Amino acid sequence: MSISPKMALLEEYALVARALSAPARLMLLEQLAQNERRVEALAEKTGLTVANCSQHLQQLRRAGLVTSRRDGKAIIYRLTDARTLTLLGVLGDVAERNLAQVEEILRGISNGEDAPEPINRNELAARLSEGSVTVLDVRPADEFADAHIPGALNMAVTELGKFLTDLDRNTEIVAYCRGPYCVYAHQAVAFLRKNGFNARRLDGGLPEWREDGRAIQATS
Amino acid sequence: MSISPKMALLEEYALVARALSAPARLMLLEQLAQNERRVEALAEKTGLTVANCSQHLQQLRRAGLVTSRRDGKAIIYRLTDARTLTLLGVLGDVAERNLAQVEEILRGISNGEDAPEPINRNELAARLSEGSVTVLDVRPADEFADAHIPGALNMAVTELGKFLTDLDRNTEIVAYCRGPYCVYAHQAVAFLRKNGFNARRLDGGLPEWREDGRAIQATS
DNA sequence: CTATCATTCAATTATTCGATTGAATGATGT
DNA sequence: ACATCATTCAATCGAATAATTGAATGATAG
Repeated sequence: MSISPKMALLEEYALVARALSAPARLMLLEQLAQNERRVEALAEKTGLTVANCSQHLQQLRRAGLVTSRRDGKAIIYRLTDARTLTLLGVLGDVAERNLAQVEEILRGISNGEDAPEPINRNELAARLSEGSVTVLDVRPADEFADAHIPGALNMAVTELGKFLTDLDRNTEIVAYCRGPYCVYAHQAVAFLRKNGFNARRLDGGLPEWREDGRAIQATS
Repeated sequence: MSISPKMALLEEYALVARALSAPARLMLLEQLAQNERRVEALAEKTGLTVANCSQHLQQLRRAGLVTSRRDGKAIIYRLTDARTLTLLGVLGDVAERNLAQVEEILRGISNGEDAPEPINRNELAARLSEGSVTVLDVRPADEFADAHIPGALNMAVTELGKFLTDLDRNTEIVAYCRGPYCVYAHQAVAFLRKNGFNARRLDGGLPEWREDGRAIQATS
């Protein structure tokens, strides 16, 4: 209690940053950006044990990044507000632009091919309304069911090969996934281009699209 | 090398966050937001030993947040780009709005009085051009000399009491300091208001003002 | 009121991080 | 070419953190 207010403040800011400093917690936040979820579901999605998952979630809560409520027997966690999403986005932005390692990893996913620039969300919205584009949601089916861009097709990236014949080669394809930390869209675009499709990524994933205030769709 | 690209990417993002997770490094970044500096100067400003300071700086560099160059015998560090500043701002934003602790600390600085809303930079620029406001830079003199808002008076917050008689009681005072992590402006406003002045904080400090593309001034 | 079950707590271990010290580096400027 | 000096490296210690296990909690549903 006798430390200066200046140091006390810095400790608080550092606490928020520390909450973001473990890959496991970034995974959790990525999941929560898709949709609110219960602890058990998060544990399953991320491959963590339930107890470990719970501890990470509490660190995120202490940092003010997520909040929780009870629903029946389950505790449902969700992102506190849009600021959490903004913070994740800016963090990713810094990492992507300033760390050579990140570029290298992404190039590895594309097998060394240069991927085209991603399309931004405004442009996609315009193209969607004129029907000149195929939108591909490459997340797992359950996340697609929770919420997706209206009119999108769902083909989990792991099973993309099976559905290639369903895709129109003459229409540009825009693939999206969970957001800036997710590699699914990168992988999908690389795979599609190798197979002769004209494919690009969307800049941002479903959370960012929703945060823009655009309509989303759920499978009832 | 055999880990998945997904985990590799998350590790990189976590690395950036971890760089922000120590109060000492946040202090360093706050200093570097004022101006580029050599290691020795940073050590002195932050109270760290030179060796310790150097190590923290290297962590920041690994995270891509700062870069360095040589100038004569000295190594000069600076923020990599404006994204670092953005990241710091958003981090502070999340902490300020979601952590009750932070509010409490800030209230402590204001002695429980409610501080008025800060003025935003656009508004200050307008008020400045019509001369209807006194702008007060409450940072130490050396930082003021490096760069300050044109027309600002410099009164380090620690010595504000000595200069009260120099201030016009009939003009609104706007105080600013290093930025969102700095408590000087909070302290100055609390002190001035207790002494009957009409004072407010500026939203953001000198780095944010400069980043807006506005003119700054240096003491030659 | 009680049994159930999702979640959290507590305790342990292995790992990582931060500060400190003193020595080493290496580009500069003479 | 050499001496200088700001910076970095290396090694150490103490503290903090992450994952794991099993037990405890506590609100709900019957």
